[in-house]
Amino acid sequence: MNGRSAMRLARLQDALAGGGTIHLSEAAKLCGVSEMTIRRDVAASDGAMTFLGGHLMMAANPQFAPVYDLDEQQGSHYLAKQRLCQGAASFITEGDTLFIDCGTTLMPLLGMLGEFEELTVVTYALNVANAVGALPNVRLVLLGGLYHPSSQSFGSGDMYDAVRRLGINKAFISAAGVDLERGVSCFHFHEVAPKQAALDTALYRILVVDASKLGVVRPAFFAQLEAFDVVVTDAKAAPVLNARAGGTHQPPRVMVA
Amino acid sequence: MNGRSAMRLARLQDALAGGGTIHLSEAAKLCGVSEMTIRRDVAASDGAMTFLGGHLMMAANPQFAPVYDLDEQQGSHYLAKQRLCQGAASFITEGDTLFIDCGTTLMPLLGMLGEFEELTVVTYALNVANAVGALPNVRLVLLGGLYHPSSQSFGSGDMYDAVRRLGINKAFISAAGVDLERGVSCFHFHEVAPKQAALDTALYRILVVDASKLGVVRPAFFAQLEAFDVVVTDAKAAPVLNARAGGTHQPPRVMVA
DNA sequence: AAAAAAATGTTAGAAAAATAACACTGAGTG
DNA sequence: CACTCAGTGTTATTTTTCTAACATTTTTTT
Repeated sequence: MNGRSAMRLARLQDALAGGGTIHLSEAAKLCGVSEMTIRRDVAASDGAMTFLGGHLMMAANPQFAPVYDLDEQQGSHYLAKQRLCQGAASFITEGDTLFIDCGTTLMPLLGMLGEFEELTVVTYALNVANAVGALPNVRLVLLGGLYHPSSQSFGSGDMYDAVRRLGINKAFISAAGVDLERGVSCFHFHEVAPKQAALDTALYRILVVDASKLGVVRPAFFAQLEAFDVVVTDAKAAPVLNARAGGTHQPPRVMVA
Repeated sequence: MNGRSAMRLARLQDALAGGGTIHLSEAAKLCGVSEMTIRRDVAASDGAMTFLGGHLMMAANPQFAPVYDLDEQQGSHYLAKQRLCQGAASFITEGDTLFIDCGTTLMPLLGMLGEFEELTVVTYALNVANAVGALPNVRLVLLGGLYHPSSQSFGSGDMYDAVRRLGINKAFISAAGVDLERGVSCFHFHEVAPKQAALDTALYRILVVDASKLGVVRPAFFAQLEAFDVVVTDAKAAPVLNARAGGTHQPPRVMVA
């Protein structure tokens, strides 16, 4: 790679830094060279940019990452998630202020928000914010802080208070583990504060988990099962969750989606 | 469009709700139909999704929007911005904590951050956060709040205090208007608090503007020109800015990129 | 300035995607 | 039962993208 090639790559990379794509033909015009030269530049570079059907884009951008890979057989999981979210969505009513947790479980829910006139979504996850930010009918409140790439979410010391200051109708919480005795847990400790704040603030608390999380314990506990009003889950997990009874608190209603 | 077709479309749309793409072949497998049927579904739909080189994606996602259109001759503007940012980048040193303003002016700067070992970026703009979040060597602090789609940024009441709590080395500020007498201004009032906080907090304050902003006044003033240590600008604007002298405060140094 | 090397342009062919055409299926109907 | 027709699958054709080969131009070296 020579100097001019590097210059062109830098120019293109900067053009794409803010997101977006650029067609090969326009990249060529922009740099004043032939399309072939652009192809060669990109091919000889460090792989920061790639072509997708004649359009140049940042390779690292998670927006372009395939959402669904059959080889990893998330396929069966996906259908379940979509059905879970349909069940969860049935709790939403016009004008609600929703807290939406991080992770991938609740992603299908966001696609269902477009059918309402006006909603407000509170979240601390970047992927949720990007999806919601594109919806014209949904107001978005993002709780900021230090970014944690592992969960695509933000954490900060005053996250708890920040959530408490908001008027949240319904909290949609996901979890990495649900144990009847030990409680509900997730992977990352910075997720605990926002989840607990949402549970303490929201009028209605909805846990969305599939059967694969049942009996699993993860590093960070954030609540007992009784802290939720409803658990939206699948047919496989429902009987186990319903067996829970006779505690000091009212057990959550189990909804099979 | 029939019922089953609508079901498939909804399933795909939900799969893409959280951002990302899905290849035609995998979309076909996911829905259990042939690729041709998926094509027909999408073609007959409302245009919410499109194909780009065999990959299905949300059409509305700005991440997929062409960044650069020769017909609108942003080309000349773009080169200027890139050179401005190169000048601005020369102030960055290893380990810095940078405040990066919203807007498009500073976007090319983000592509130049990859060359450092370790940096921290503070921002209140979603597009900046997405670009920085993809950089493994840069820690990201996003200042949250209510999302303003017009500037792709967040605003909140305690934005000023939130910025003041951070140790910011260098603040890179953009502006929509610079007037020698009236001061520096932007379009949106919610941008004032974070900009002022960054100016009050940072050790070194860098204004990045091109000549087109000179003599322009926008609704929201946020600082006098003297609040900056350096103005990075182009050759056309430099002489006008240098004419400014003899005020009560030290005028900023003018750097021509 | 001539030769060599590198960079870029042009063209041709292979691969993939987009489109069109036609064939199959299965539910409903006279 | 034969017929229709919407829905879908299959195959063929066109278009576009990708890759390779070779020609031309520019830069560097001797």
